[in-house]
Amino acid sequence: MGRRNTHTREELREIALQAAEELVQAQGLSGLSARKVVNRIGYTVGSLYMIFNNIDDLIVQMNERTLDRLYGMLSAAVADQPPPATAIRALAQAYISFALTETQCWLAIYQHRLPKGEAVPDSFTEKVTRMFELVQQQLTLLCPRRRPEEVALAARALWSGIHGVCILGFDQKLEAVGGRSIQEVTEWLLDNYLTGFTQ
Amino acid sequence: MGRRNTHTREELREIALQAAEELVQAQGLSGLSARKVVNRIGYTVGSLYMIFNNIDDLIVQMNERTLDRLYGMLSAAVADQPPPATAIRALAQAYISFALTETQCWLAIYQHRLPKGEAVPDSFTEKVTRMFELVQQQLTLLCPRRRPEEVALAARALWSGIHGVCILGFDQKLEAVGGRSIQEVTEWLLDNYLTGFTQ
DNA sequence: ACCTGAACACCGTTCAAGT
DNA sequence: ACCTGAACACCGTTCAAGT
Repeated sequence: MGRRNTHTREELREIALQAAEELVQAQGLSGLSARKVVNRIGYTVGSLYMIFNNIDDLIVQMNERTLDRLYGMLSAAVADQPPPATAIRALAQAYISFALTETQCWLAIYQHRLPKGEAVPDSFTEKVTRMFELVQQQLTLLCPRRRPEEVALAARALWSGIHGVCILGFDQKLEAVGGRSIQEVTEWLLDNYLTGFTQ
Repeated sequence: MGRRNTHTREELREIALQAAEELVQAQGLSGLSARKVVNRIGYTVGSLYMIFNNIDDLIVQMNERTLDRLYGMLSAAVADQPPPATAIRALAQAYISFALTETQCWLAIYQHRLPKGEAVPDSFTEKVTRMFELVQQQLTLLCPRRRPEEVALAARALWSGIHGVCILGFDQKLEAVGGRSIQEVTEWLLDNYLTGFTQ
């Protein structure tokens, strides 16, 4: 056995991450395993450790790809430079829309937890920051005279709020009594928050 | 072997759930396993299935106990019937305070996902609803003339927002750049949202 | 009736051995 | 250098066998 060389390291990484995404989208993060991934791409389990340090490393890299796709959606939503109040709503709706279409991959970002003491790589943090700045930019345009720290705080509160609506909206355990859609709840949160903020 | 009868069924359930909570608080939900639980209480793994249908059942029952403690904290925070605007802030701070002191048990409520197709028992849903109504009550007092559906929507948006701040605040992966505390971000969200809502 | 412990099908990870 | 597959220490779950 050994030595097939049908794929380069980079190709192997690519097809492994693709297989992982398919598994997660079909069965959720808990349906992912090293053995299932290699089974899907025609390798044996040992070969996965040529490419990834461990299964957490694979998941983090998969999540970074999800963040890339999410960032693409968000930046496309404000590419035509609408007025900031419109842009903020467009960002929120794009976030929801991504969560609705790529639910399991989106959930995996928040479900996955590194072992205690381990931190996510810098590349991951940068992708989060980049996404966050998209919101901050629009809030700065909306209120150009506010202090940057205030805008940063406002962006964090707002984005956390939208995320909270999404995450609870998808959690059937916590599905509130009234059957309002995630979009409606988000619109409501945004309207009241922005009214308060811009006042 | 067999037949020790040192504990009643109910006692066994109690010490198993206690052991589970200790394990989760020490090592997080992923540090929980059936074998670790029984090891801690001096039984063997098979005996766990006399009491619980499976490990998910055990986790759901553990989470219900966490919801009970959380409800206790929240209702205590508004027991002296402060004015509604104060009460809402007190509820938010009590939620944060619970998340800060019982972080791992609180997180377990949201981390745990039943296998596809399975639903949480009614007793669980009731505990969530009961907690939710605490917020709704205060919003009703704050705006007695609004329609009930509007208040329900407002409560859901608000509570989702507060939860979002908490959950992202604890996720070091997404820890925003500016080092604001969860309390500060929540206060900010609340202030702006309530300003918009009561206007 | 209660409880054990072996058995089964999984898991992540390592590593000697093969090409 | 690349890849395998057995090995190890874990998992959840079942169930015949013991008291």
